[in-house]
Amino acid sequence: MTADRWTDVRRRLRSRGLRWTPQRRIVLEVLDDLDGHVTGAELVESCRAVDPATTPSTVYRTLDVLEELGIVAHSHGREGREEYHVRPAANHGHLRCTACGTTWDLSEPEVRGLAAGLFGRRRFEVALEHLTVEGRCAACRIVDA
Amino acid sequence: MTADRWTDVRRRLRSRGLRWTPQRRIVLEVLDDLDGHVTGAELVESCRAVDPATTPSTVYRTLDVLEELGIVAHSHGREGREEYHVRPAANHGHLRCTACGTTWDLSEPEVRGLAAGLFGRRRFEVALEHLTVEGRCAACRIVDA
DNA sequence: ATTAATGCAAACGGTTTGCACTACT
DNA sequence: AGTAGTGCAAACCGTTTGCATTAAT
Repeated sequence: MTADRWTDVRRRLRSRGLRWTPQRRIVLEVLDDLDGHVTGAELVESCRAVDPATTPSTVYRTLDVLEELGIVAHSHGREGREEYHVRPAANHGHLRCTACGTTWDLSEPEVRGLAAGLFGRRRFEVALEHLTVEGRCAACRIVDA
Repeated sequence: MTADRWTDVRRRLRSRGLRWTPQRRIVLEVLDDLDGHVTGAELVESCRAVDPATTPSTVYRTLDVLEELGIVAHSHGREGREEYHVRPAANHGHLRCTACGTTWDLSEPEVRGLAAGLFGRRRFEVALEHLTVEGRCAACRIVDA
């Protein structure tokens, strides 16, 4: 059990000659807390709550490097904007209700049929981490009659 | 067989007290020619080829009204940008190769399994017209070894 | 004649960039 | 000491808005 959740990240940065800075730590911690589905602008906002001096450029640049290292990933969010999240052990897609905006994770088994079909018929390899399925959730279907 | 492909659109606009203008006609014709998957900015560009006087505001406002009438629809495109297309008779999703950018239509039967599963398990109703599945196509999978 | 639609120019919001300065290593 | 990273301010791009003018009905 390590004292710091991010020691591994720090090591990966260093091994590439990159650096572990307070700003990067804040971005990563905030992003992790938010538990995914956050746009760049929202992340800037949330980071300011922790450190009011947070700058957009730093946040976006941090997202870039962390994404390059595979620590952060993005998926397609509402209004066609990118949404970032700390990359989980297993890839997953997203299910979003267009009415209430709630999102759920979509696990590999749930998409296996679709992926298998597309691969079989078209030799197309689905990128689960970029899959966002939109529609209306159970609750909203009831509300809207 | 009508002389003009858009007489019906014209009628639908008029019935709501809206108007059929040369600009709207250009937007619709160009959008139809481009056969879907066009961002707003690209559409402005293409319209300028037909009429150099084309203005962004007019194009975007036209997309809004035509979408409200159900004549135009948008889906999630590359870089998380919205892509517009003239709405076809049958709803369809999209399949995009992230490597070469090519997109294919995804018909209802191809997604039926996924939709049925999500509805059965989660009572979630998939909006096919907003579904974009990303991944790598057969050709790009071969190229990348 | 009425009023919807246009064109312009300006504003907007999110993101990116150049550059001098700071600070991790 | 060396160089990656920061912060600022300005640029950028796609999109939206207010307003006076034009034109479809």
